Amino acid sequence: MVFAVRDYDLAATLTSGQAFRWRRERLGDGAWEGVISEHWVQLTQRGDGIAARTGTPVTDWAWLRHYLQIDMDLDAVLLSFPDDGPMREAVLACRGLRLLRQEPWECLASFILSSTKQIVQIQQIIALLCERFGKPLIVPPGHAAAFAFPTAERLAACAETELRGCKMGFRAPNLLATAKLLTAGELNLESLRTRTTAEARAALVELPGVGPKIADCVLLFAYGFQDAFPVDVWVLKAINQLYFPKRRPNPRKLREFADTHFGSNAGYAQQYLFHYMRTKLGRTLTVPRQPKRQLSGVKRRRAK
DNA sequence: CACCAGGGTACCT
DNA sequence: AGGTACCATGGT
Repeated sequence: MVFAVRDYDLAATLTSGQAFRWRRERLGDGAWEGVISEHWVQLTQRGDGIAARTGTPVTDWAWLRHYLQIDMDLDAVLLSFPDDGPMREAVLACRGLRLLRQEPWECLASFILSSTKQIVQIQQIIALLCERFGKPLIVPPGHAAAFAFPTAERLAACAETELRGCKMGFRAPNLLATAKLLTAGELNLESLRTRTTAEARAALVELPGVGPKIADCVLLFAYGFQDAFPVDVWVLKAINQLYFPKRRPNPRKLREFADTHFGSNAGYAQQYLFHYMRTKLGRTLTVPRQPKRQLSGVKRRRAK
């Protein structure tokens, strides 16, 4: 199957810290392999769009069009961004970056595991979790084994030590407690689809290990609430350095700026700022930290 | 080694 | 209301 689409940078989209299960088959312009629901999926960037292949035969591809947001009008979104220097730079630098539309439970669980973790580590934790507690999937010969994301019911049945065994550390009790609440029916994730952004956010932050940032990630990446604007350390850095180079606003002012300045697709703008800062600017704009004063005559030891 | 990572929470003024 | 230590683990 080939989805005809332009301005879709698969590599940028799949590595931009919104989904954590995509791996390149080989270096360079190799295909991407991942899992969506109970499908093993291989995606390849082509000049005319995106080629897709699945582990089992598929006749109706609507679920994958939806996940990839093939029919989304990217130009309209980009035009809705504020016309300022930082956004122009980010859009130029991240041409073809998209937002996916993921499943709420996987997205929620993934971001509970994301707190103060680097993206590569989040990927590793989730891979372990899926290997150990996810349903094995049908994979074409010659490809690595693949597993569905474990259900909330399955994780709710885990012991905390089993989850800690997946290297998630202090996040284990949060994931476990949230899995148990959802399994018990305390919250129905599907019911949030028809709520307002504020209502859905209020429901999500009731869950253990879910604060404003993680809630906004789920609102944006799973439900498509375009006004959700996750502020993590990178976005904070981007806003401070690109918009407030002199005086940094306090958290309340910064939140107000985030919620008013970026327009109706603020969440999309946020993803451009995040990816731009993380991949293009990196540490080059970070303020050099004060070097620790050395005690006179004592050299810091380099060896460990 | 020192610092940091797509934070949240409990506990302090 | 607004700051801070702590949580566990691995990358850079």
